[in-house]
Amino acid sequence: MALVSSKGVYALAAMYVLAQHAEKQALSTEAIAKEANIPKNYLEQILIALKRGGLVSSKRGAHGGYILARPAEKITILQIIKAAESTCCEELCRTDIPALRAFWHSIEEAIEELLKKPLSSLVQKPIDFVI
Amino acid sequence: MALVSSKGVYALAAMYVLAQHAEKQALSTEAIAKEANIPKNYLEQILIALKRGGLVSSKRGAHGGYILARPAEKITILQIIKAAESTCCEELCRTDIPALRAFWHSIEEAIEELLKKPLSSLVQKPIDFVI
DNA sequence: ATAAATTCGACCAATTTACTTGACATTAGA
DNA sequence: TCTAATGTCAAGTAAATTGGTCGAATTTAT
Repeated sequence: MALVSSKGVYALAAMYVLAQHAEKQALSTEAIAKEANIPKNYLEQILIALKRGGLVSSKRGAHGGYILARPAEKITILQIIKAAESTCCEELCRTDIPALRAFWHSIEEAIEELLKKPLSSLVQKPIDFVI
Repeated sequence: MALVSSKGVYALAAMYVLAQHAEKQALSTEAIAKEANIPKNYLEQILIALKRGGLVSSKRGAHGGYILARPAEKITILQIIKAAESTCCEELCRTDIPALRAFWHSIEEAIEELLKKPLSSLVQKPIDFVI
């Protein structure tokens, strides 16, 4: 009864780290791996998937790494999970009973709705003004 | 990115069939399997899990079978899935980033809330009075 | 040039999933 | 009492998925 595998969880963690970093400078796989506590070689695969999904862009070579492809406000958690998970959004309903197909479909939709929050909503905003 | 495995889906289908039958007479594994289109020997295991969860009761021997342990109104879909799935309600959050732990936890709770509907809400009520 | 870094593809072990098989226990009815 | 119908239980298994590792190629800053 898992909603996401480690890939999705790791992907969100990586994107979270990138969003917090939020500098012009790219962050290396190693730096992300260290900060999010993810096996580096595994994270590599996940970042490539996120790149294919258009969520991050990369810079190769020395001082290369990854940055968000667009502001965290314009990236949803659902997009991240969909990009990372291999078997994405498979059909829950392996039944031919109409009432159950309808039920599972409604559950799927409700969950997707839950995950449509922007990445930025997770990131702790720095407090700009302290009175 | 699956929420439930076939076990959960099959379990709900089986319970749905039992709820529709809703007679005093027990329904055999074979009859349920045929109606819900589930491999009989596999369904057997699922029914035992549901029995262990206290959701159905069984009668052995000739003309034996299964019946709901209590009215469909008093059985939730969440209970059915929890009883059927082996790795039930595992933790989503394999991360040590507090913001993400909180997020995954909130998702878990929201999904459980979605699944707390009674089994009876799926069953097509017979129309008692047709004018 | 060379060192740092991504990219890509192949490979692998452990686990889970979705079943099947077979032996046994129980019960109704002839 | 016999037998057919049925639930119970424990193994076994093939395929898919998960969660990685490894190594070589490629790109780029310095």
